[in-house]
Amino acid sequence: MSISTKYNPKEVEQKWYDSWLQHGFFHSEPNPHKEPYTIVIPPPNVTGVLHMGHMLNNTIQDVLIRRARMQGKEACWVPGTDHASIATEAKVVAMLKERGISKADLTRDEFLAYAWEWKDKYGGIILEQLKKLGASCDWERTRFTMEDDLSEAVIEVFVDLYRKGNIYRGVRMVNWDPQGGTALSDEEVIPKETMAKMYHLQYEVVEEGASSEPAYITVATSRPETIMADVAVAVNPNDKRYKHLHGKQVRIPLLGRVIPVIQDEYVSIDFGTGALKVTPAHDLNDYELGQKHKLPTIDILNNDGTLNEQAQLYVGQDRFAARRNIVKDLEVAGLLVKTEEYQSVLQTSERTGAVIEPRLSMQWFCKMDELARPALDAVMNDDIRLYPPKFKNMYRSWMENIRDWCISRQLWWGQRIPAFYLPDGSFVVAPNAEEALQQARKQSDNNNLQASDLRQDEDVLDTWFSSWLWPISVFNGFKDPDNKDICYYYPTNDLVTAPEILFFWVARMIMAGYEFRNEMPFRNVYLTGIVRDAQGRKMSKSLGNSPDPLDLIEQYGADGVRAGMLFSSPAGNDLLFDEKLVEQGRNFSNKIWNAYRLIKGWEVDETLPCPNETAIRWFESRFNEAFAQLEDHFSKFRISDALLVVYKLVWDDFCSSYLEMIKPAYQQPIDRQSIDATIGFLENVLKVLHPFMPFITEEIWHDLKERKPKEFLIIAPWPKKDKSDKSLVVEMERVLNVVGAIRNIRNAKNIPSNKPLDLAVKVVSGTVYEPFLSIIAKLANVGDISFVAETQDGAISFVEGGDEFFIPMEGNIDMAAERERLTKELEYTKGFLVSVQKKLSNERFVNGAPAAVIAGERKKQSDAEAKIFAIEQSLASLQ
RNA sequence: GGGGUGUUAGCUCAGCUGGUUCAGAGCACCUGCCUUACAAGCAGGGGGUCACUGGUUCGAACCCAGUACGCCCCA
Repeated sequence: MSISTKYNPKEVEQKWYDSWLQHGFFHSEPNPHKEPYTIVIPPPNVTGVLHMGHMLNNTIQDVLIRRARMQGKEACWVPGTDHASIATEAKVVAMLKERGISKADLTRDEFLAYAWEWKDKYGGIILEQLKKLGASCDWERTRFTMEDDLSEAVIEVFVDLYRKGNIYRGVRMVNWDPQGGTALSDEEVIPKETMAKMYHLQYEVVEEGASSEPAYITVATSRPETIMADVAVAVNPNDKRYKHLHGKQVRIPLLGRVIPVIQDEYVSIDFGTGALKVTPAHDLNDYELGQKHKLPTIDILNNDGTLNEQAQLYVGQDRFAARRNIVKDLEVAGLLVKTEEYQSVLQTSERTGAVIEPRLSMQWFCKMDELARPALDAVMNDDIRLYPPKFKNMYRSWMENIRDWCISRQLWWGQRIPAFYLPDGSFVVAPNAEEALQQARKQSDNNNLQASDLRQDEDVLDTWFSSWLWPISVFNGFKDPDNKDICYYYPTNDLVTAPEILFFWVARMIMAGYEFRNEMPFRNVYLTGIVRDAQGRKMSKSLGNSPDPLDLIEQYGADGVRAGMLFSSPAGNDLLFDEKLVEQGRNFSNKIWNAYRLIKGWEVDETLPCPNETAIRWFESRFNEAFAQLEDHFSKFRISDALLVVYKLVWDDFCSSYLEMIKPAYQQPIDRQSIDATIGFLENVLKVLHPFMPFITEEIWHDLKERKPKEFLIIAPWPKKDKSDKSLVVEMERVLNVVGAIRNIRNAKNIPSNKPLDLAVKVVSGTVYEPFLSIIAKLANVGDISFVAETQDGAISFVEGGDEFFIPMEGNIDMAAERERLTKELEYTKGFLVSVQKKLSNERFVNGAPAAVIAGERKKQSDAEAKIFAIEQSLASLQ
């Protein structure tokens, strides 16, 4: 035989992927005779490259879609990417820099031309990488959130929501990057642990009458340069130290402006000095405090992080320079009581590294309360199911406390907000400039208004404002709401994504589904865990602890990597990735490969009778049993468990047991019935393996026999549930235990495996061993098997299922050791019997427990009694 | 600070309705094997006070309460 003993994935993966593509197996069209099964991919960032999280996520989607396809459903997996405003702009800016061009020198249109150039050249690499993994996406349906149809949908939705009163402009605290000159979303902000200084400043209390000695209150702050923006000092109403200050006023140091002392339970008594300066324009918590107490806001910062005229002092200085200077001046004025170091978290920009400035600015918002209601209900009443369900609670708490969604971004790459400002500062919202002009003329009552008088909002919409429409927009559900695709594929079936974006994306898709199509976007949401390294650290570029997925595929094969990822990834739990898992996956590929080599190598002798009927009947039952478990796991999205069932079926039952049972002696032929049955079993095994390991299974499928032109495993029918002979499975389990016991004795006594042993059986249980004798003989290398009525002398014995087994030892038995072993087992069994008897003599147990449980206990009792009797006899024979 | 969730073998985790197989799996580990499909393998083996303390129950890894520690989300 010339086939390699090692499976070589490189030779087969590209071949089969190309072949599947050529045959159009990934492509789907609405088919009224078939049930649709649809997944939309969580669109990766167009600038992205494949990382371990994508691998896990997309492997799971591929497993689901491949199984559905084999089940005969019209399986459609829609791929695509999102335009990722911020990340892409950063890439484009970097590209321009290399060419010596600055973004500031370009018009918006020029910049966008470069952005498209970048996207066409480098964008979407990740989709090509997914092909290496074996992802069976319908590539003809690939979408991109910035393409025309999807952009139109975004604008249409914006206008629609605006007209319904769900979109408004307002001032809000945003993460401002003074260096980048834009607001950032929370996800683009990186917290960094740093040592910061806490400054204790004295605010003079304003006394009514003329008092000789001024009183002070000490306020702790890490940002002394913001005192010019203070509008109050807050204390906890329960703080006894400050009771006398309630209703009083204090003076800001250096500046002298008078501000009130307010009371709020928000202030923690033991942090700092228990007195908090309130600066609504420059701190989110202070902002909320300010809103609550109806305080004004004073913004002392410019876009670039320098102080403006509002500050009155240090105007024009950078915030950090101003901090240094004011600390000096406070010290000189004797108002700085002390400075202490403390550990704090500094928010920095992912893009520029600059320290983020919480800052009030005018932004566009989408109202959430009405949109959220149906989306909350759908999940709470299980119309949409989350796997694992523990995320329901998290989902609820978020949806019940939802805040309005800031949807504007100060960027160019994205859908530009369709708001048009009139010369008088008012604005209209319209899908295009022409309609905007019509509306503007009406609104201003000025028919002379020209298009050139209108100025479109400079900002673009948050990328999520595109992604939340994804399950609808990929099927053109906005442009053409009754088209064949959307009617057939929507609602989609399963969504597979990471819990981190449960709110940003999943919840919003659900809202959009109900708002724009009156229907859920998907029925099930499978939430994967985060891929971490073996030490539990999140994989990141800066730590350098993430392996390159393509290297792994190169090294272990796509099938090995897929299996490895799934071995340890229960839904919703983080996956501690270890290359060992992938190695295990590769080893599994090899095991399958070698089982195939064995079968492939057999010569058939048509004249031979079949000696393997029991083995064949057993494996058939065993397969059906495992298949039922597999289906059960799939129905509950236990993908990892599903793989493990198949893994054990293949490795333990098929390879270690079944093939060993039927394997002819070396270079002997096999009979027709056995080979046919075995090939049938292998085909079934390949089918259930295929979703997990598509390449090797397709390869063996085709190598195994001549196939018709369209007879591919990828579209072969998924097995059907079938009966299994439960008692046969149980009996075989007992037989395999006997085999194990004999092997154990062989090992313990150092008897070489090629030396046949004899076996005597004293049947007590009534079990009929005859059909299994040849199996025992083969697997345990037993020569002569005899049935006896009496306990055998001069033999090593063991008990299985109440029956006694003896292996004659021709007198060289260590009597003492045997006695010790048997005595130990006897004692254990007696102890076990006592506990069972105790239970059975407890009246309340006998009255209270279900009949089946009691019957079980009685069986335990009689089994134990039989075993004790047998061991005692053996012991007696050793005297 | 609020909410969620977890703690089972050296590691990662199952254990689904409290009761057949209740203490499991995979990996790792130990012993012996290059036995003609596979050393990326074969055969066998050891290993756990189910975090702790109480309670409910005939019966608890499982239900309840508290404690300790961990993680996640929100602020």
